[in-house]
Amino acid sequence: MNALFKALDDPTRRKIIELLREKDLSAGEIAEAFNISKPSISHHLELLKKAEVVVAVRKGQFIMYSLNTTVFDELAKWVMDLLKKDK
Amino acid sequence: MNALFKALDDPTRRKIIELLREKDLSAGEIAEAFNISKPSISHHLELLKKAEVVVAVRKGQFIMYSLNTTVFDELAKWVMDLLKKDK
DNA sequence: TAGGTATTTAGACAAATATCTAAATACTGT
DNA sequence: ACAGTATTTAGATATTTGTCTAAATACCTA
Repeated sequence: MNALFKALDDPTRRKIIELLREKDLSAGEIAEAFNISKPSISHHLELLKKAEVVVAVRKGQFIMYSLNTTVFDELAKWVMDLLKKDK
Repeated sequence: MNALFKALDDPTRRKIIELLREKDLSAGEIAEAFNISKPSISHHLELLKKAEVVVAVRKGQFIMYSLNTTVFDELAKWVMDLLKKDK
């Protein structure tokens, strides 16, 4: 969970997540959505990967990124537990 | 949401949240749960307050902290939207 | 109002983070 | 095997963050 919360604590990474919610994208396509250098985006993708928020698969010349929503199930559970009225 | 994600990106602050889930506590009581100086805890509480995760009310000599779960509703919504299958 | 307890503010410092440019790696097609 | 495209790795730098100690503020009680 630590890595997940770290991954979510950045507007760029949250925007990447929202982009990937629409459809899978290559690293280059993701980078085009930002005014940030490709290496920086690559770094953000690395953190998202470490947190298991995204999965990277090479497709020939490209590396395609997609969301792994599994990890959000855990987050949803964490939040729901907090919201439960009875201790 | 930015402040909320920042607030959640720290193990100490997440533990504070879980302590406050059990019952309201004074700043001192919270500090006792950690091997961290009181000023540091005070700083964490400040961030949690900024994120509207906690509410502070002075009760005489003490300042009592309690959770404001409202902000987690928003987070739950954010997570649920991500998990929605369609689009 | 003086002394004690609770908490925060101020200021310093080390570690972590986001960003950049330059270079390295991996693949494609001729 | 070479030239081009896609992406990451390396190394540097400025900013942010978590922590500390010392001092300030706020309240209580005698």
